[in-house]
Amino acid sequence: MNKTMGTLHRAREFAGLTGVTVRTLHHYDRLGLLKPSGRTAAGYRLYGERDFARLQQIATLKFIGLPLKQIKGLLERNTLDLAATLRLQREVIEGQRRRLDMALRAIERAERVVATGGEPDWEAFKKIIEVINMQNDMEWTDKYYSEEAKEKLAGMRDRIPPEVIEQGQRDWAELIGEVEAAVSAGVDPASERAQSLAARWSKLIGAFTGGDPAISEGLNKLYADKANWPSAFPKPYSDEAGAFICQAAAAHKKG
Amino acid sequence: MNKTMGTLHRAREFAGLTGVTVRTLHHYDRLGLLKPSGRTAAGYRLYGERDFARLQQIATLKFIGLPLKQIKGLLERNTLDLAATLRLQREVIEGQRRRLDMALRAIERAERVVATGGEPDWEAFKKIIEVINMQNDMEWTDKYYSEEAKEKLAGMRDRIPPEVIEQGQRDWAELIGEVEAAVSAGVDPASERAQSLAARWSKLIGAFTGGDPAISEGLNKLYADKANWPSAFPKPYSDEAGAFICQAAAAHKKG
DNA sequence: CTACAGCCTGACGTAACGTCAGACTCAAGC
DNA sequence: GCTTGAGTCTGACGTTACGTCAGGCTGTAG
Repeated sequence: MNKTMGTLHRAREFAGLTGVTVRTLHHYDRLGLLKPSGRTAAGYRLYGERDFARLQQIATLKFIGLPLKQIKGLLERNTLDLAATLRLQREVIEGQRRRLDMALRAIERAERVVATGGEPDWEAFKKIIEVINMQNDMEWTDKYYSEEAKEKLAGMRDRIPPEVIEQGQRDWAELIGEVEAAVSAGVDPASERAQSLAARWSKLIGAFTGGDPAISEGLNKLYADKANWPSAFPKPYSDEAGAFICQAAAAHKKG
Repeated sequence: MNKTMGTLHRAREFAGLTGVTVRTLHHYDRLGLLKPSGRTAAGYRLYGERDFARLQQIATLKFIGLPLKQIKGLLERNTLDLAATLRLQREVIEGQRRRLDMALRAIERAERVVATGGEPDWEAFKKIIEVINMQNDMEWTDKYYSEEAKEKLAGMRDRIPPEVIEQGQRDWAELIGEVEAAVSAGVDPASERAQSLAARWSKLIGAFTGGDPAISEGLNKLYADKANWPSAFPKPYSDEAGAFICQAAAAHKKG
């Protein structure tokens, strides 16, 4: 009658296979976040492969800093398939890795300064702490997007869960920050550094339109309206940054 | 009278400079973990550069998963200078990055399997979750090192704080795991992969002897006694793995 | 002189489990 | 057939690292 085929595992066993604790499984069960596929007559939890896939998704979403409560709602409304989960995981981990690379560069800068006996570079140190803390900010969107703008995204809301969108916004914030820095540093749009930024830019767009023309259209509509946004409303990136990326992309095509 | 020179900052300001919250500063103050260099007559906290350096160290040690309580004791007994802090930070972050790289490889493996419609690869998935959780294990040493072995390390205890040693043990565990895997996979000791492992091996040794001959001697003493360890006592790595690294190092010298 | 932003000290709240306690299950051994 | 030990269950309270008020000073800009 039931579709739960394949081997079923008891709590301890499943925990060992997935690298979490039994208590965590209990916890997720009570929260309704991960209910085991079955139970024995005696009430022992039995976990199957479907539970395994779900645990993967939970781990990923937890990694990007979402609280379990939100993860629950998210997975209720929107079950990702395995391929999408893996894509999301790669996205997230690559972002994390870039953050660590930035921290390493900041540390190296700081080390050079220390080695030459110079003054402490507060900016570099701050960057290190920021990366090291790496707490779930998530306030980026709340801060920068008013209700007004959120309404415009409503059309997309039905397709992509908002939490994932917000995570994307954080990725954007990070990338935009680097681009703005490159612009004010006078980096050549044809340079390798600029090319790398442009590549990430288009990749992020691709990740969030996901090949879906409807979403792509929604994005275009939103950004086409950029000129009409209230002036008090902070723009996500400067016109210079936008121009920079366009030039970099153009240079790429030429080269 | 006092040595606290340079600019002093009030809580909010200092928090902004370092990327933490005011509440965090209060918290650390109450714990005695980071007492501000001074106070105004009205009781306002004033933070200077010394506090900044200390906050750096706290952030680093927190990053490797130590609870604040242990960090406190650690910093009381053993204040690292800025250069050492930075070296430790780089060590730690590089380790983290390697872990992310492993996760990426695992994800790519999983993606290939999924793309070809194969069976889910439990091992790859487990690795992903492990890396993603990345919780403070720290039980590695407790599990693998009996009191007997710990006594032998007593001579080193006076020089390097035990928490840092334990973190090193975790790094070792990670590296050893990879070496053992390479051995059982029949990897050629002269291959690039083996060379990379050998390089990390010697680097880890360097990091923990730190150029200090006394520590180096302590290590030698401990491992020279490896043959005499009780047989029930699990060895940190197999003789095959040790031989593998020796061969790889030898191949490196020849090449 | 009065706002009002910023600081203080408790004190309670929270997230994601850890850690018992007390009772049940079950395959193995005597 | 009974015990034993490893594993499981459900509460329920503990813990870490803060978040979030509440109630009350401070200090400076208008």
